[in-house]
Amino acid sequence: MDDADARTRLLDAAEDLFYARGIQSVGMDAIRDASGVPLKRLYALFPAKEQLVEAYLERRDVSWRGRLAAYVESHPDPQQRILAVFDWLQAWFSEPGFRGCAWINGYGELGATSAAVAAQARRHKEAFRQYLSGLVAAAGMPASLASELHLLAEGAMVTAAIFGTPEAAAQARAAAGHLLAADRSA
Amino acid sequence: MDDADARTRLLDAAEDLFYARGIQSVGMDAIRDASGVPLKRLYALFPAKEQLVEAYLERRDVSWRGRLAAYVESHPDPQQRILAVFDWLQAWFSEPGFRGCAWINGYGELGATSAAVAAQARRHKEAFRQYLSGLVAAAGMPASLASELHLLAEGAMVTAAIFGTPEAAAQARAAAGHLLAADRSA
DNA sequence: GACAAGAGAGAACGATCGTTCTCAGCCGAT
DNA sequence: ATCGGCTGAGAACGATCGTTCTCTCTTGTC
Repeated sequence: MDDADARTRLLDAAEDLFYARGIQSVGMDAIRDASGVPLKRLYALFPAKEQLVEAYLERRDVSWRGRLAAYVESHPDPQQRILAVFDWLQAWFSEPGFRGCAWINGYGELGATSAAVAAQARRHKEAFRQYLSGLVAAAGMPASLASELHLLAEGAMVTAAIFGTPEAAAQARAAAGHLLAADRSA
Repeated sequence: MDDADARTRLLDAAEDLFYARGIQSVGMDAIRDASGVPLKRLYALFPAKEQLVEAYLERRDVSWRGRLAAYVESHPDPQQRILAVFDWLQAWFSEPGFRGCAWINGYGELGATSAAVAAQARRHKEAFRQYLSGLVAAAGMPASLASELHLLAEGAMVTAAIFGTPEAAAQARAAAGHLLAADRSA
């Protein structure tokens, strides 16, 4: 097992555990047990827990946005792409183990005490909003629509997490459809 | 200082500290220092931290929804009342020390490990949604609008918290206006 | 085969925190 | 005035956790 392997196994374990239980309630021993990487090696690769947390959020940001984009881009029509965002959310909310947005949860848990976590949440949400802006622009809709769609998506994530059901995605999709229609006729 | 006084001072301190720093990063010693109530008395009134947390969320639920309702009900027109919800959010987001929704943050921090906190979040959000349903019904709008407005409001809370600016409230208000217009013409 | 170097397993350390205990002082009752 | 019980201040306890250390075993080299 070389360093790259160990890194991957650590990040896999960190993602599973931090996402499922929250960051503060997962100890480094649990990361070691789940990854099979000894503490000494863990601390050689990530000199402190905060750096493991940052790496976890960074890697998840790339994969989360990548999976979203892959799904959305399988739809050719620009307006359908916008609605596809909410279809993808519904599929995500329906996955076993779904427990909300890692950045929203992380912000709630550590936003006040860890500037790094707060900054990661801001970056991730800004990137998501930018992505929506691109979809909106490609569909020839006014820029203000992007922020409104973004709020619907964030609201759906929070609501699906707290209620434990995916139905918020369909409601957000319906609302998005109304906003699209309203802006098209404007 | 009788028990009722001590209770109030403890809950005041708990609310200030838990909201500002998160629940897990506030120790019982900090509650004692901020409230002036000795640990012995604290534990006589709240036998464990979790019960103080529950009481904090419960009291805040009453006051949060009360303040919202008081503002909304100062508007006579049923449709204006719906939009007033978002005006109130904007004012709330602009308060110094605003750090998002206590239940969303609490869910992110403890939703996975404390069933009590998860249940409080569900109850609070359900009550908020019910309140919006009442406003929507009073305005003669279709029931599905309430869920959509709810998602906008939740999204605004999260976004305002993470970005640290209140502008999400105005965006949500604009989106709500579009949804009202769309449903009125339907 | 001997040995240096590194790695793994897990103990140990130091800090924090929820909770309980000690002890000195105070207050009301007799 | 005395005594019993309650209260407050803070020490103490026990558990947890991030981080480091120890010790043993392996492994590659001469």
